[in-house]
Amino acid sequence: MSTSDDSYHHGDLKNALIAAGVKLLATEGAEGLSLRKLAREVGVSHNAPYMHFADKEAVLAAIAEQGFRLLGDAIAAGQESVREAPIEKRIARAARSYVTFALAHPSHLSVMFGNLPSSNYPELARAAHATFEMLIEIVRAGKRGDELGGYEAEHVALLIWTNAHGLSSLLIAQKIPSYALMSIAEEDLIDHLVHMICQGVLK
Amino acid sequence: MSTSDDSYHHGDLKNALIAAGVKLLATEGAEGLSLRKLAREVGVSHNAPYMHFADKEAVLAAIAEQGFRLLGDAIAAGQESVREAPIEKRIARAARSYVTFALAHPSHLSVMFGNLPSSNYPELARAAHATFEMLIEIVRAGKRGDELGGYEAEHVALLIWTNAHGLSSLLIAQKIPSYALMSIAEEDLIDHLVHMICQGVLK
DNA sequence: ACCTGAACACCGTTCAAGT
DNA sequence: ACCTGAACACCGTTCAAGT
Repeated sequence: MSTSDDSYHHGDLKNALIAAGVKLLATEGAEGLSLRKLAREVGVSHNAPYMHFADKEAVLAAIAEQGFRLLGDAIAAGQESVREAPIEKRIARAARSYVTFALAHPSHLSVMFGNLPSSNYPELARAAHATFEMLIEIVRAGKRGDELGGYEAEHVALLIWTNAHGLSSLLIAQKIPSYALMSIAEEDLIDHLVHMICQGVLK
Repeated sequence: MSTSDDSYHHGDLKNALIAAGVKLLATEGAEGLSLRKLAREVGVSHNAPYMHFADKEAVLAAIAEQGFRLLGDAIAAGQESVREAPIEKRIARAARSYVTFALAHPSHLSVMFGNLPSSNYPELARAAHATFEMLIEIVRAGKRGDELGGYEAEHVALLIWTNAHGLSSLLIAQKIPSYALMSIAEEDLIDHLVHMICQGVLK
């Protein structure tokens, strides 16, 4: 019987472990994620994971990779409703999708940007780059004429990325004092930052 | 004899543990930091730390707090050489000091912005806010007339912070594809971003 | 008050062994 | 090929005990 109960005994253990990891991150956070817990969760002995992964770090890399795919999906979904909007609106939506994803999955984000030597995990690097390339495409597609003020699309996209990612980190770590928010809701902060970037702080 | 060898037996163990933690972060990274290793390092039994800290998390909070003080010192030192420079130069220097500190102490940074519930550690929250306030002061002091384009100094400072922090995280995690750097050295990237912020991406 | 040693439950990883 | 059980060195934390 190839029921879903024991389907990982037929080659699905790898993905079952990744899925269990994503779930465990959401419920217990990054600290509580252990290989032994994952194995227990999918009903397998505590060293079965070593059949499919070199070590714990490799499992984390696979979970991080999955995170970049989910993040990419979230950004793409957000763009649906601003297809014909002006570039600032499209950029602002992409940045907002990023921050919303980060606030909804803080532990997953911390694994995605954690202490994994990216060079050892080419698939992870590729997934991260693919997310960045979505941002570049959004900037490039929205650019009509000289709207980017002479800047390269890659650099504008990087600027948006550093902002969305930095804001996400600071919000998750609760490092922004409440008086700096000045009655702006956390989810709306990113719109203000993107607007300042587009307008220019020094006029 | 109150030599430095056993000075922590007279009330200095707490600071000795923090110092050992900072050192261990630099040499072995955040993963390798264990309470038992810290105790061994300062020559004390593995549960002596519990005399001064509630648990491992509290030790990490103290190490993080120390990190914000060092970061503040680095930013202040960087400002010395741009005292009379125009505001963009002063802001760019502050952001560069931030990124330089981050790249020099990546593991310390990960503890500073790690999974510590800031609300449980008011001293840590205060240290983080003090760093942010330095940025606000730099923006406010450099502002002559309407140079900030009508934006609040708190918001401009937050924009600089999210950028410097986001770029630091992306660089440390090696998430920026090399083609996006376009032959710009890592340490110089922040200058480009700050310039774009000041000029405005959409003119 | 400050520190220690023994103990507990947990962890990542390895290895010999089973099918 | 895929999984298991026993074993090892490590960890955070607690507790009774020592000075």
